[in-house]
Amino acid sequence: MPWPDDHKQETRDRIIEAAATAFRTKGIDGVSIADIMAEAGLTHGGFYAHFGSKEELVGAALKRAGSQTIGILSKDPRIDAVIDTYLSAGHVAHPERGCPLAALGPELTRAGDMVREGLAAGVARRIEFVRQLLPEGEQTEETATAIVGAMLGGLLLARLVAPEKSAAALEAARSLLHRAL
Amino acid sequence: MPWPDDHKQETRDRIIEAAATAFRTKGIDGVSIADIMAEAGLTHGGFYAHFGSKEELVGAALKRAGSQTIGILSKDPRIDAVIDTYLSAGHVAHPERGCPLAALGPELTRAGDMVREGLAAGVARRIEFVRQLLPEGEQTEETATAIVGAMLGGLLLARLVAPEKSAAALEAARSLLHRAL
DNA sequence: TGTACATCAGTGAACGCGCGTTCACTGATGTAC
DNA sequence: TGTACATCAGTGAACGCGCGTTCACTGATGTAC
Repeated sequence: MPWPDDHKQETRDRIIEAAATAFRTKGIDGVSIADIMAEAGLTHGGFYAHFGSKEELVGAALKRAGSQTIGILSKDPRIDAVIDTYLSAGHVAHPERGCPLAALGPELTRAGDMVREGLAAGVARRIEFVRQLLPEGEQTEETATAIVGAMLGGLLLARLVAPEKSAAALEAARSLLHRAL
Repeated sequence: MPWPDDHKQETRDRIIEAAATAFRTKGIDGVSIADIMAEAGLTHGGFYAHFGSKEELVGAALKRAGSQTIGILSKDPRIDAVIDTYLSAGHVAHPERGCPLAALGPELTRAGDMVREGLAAGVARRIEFVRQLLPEGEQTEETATAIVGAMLGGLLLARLVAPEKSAAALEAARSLLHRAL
């Protein structure tokens, strides 16, 4: 072959990485394919050699962002630590490397079927991740779902309130969740 | 005056109403000014006699949607009823007449300063609304904030999971919140 | 009562712009001899 | 070892389109006489 076997794969990977960051920062409609390609060190024309459409890239970037998030939360995989990491000031300040549900949630709801399916799968993975961290005998999907929802809402709310109230909003959510366990 | 005193005010009102519905359905970037004006029975050119920019309309529509939501929740103003109404299948199915934070949250986070300020005020109003419904002696802003956040995340998550899991996600969030009170 | 008028809410063509997508081409690469 | 070649990842101009915004104009209205 004229190029190293993994060359194209690596380029594709760089595009997905750039997209995962850019989408979470500016929203899906806030970023053009030219923006993403430039961030990956390429020109826009080459995009369609890697993806069939912008939506296909959204799907890939969403999956990547979801895995990254679980990866970060896995560094200290005790449920209380996961809650505190998710509901931290750093996460509020850096949506670009944080939870894609909090950064893009409602937009994803309006996306095409391909994105929606990947999204549902990603959410299920997240709930399962949390479920396994619960105390033995309490590892129900219901409890895990409630916790994931409250974490998501707590983070989003901390980004929506006036900046000086953000820390208090995080603390309120953390407190509710720690008490619920 | 050549026109009835309240004519322009009523037109402006119709535009805001159309915008509040359309934005929550399709997202801010998903709706054009022409779309909104048509929905209000007008042509797009007249828009700038009512608003200085699309962002100004976003601010007005957001305020309207927030008030509508509190209005709906006020019909049965007991905290348990508010939680159940907010976390209902009807609310999941109808973002266009539901909570603007759940329909537009992250997008609003990226909006201009005018929108962000109105947003923070709207969120504060919502937290205060919930606070007043709490049992006497427990009416803290912290508790109210935690509840608003968990409601928001529960609703959003119910829209993000696979459709057949939506009802269970709502129930999980309701259960967590009722237990927390 | 009827008519001419001033007002201004709303119209619709036009503007520049950036988007997603397409496509003919370029040039860096590993391979064949 | 060196060179001609086939491959194909990436380039950049071009496409049609819809957007937010502007503006000269239209015509429905209440008022003055």
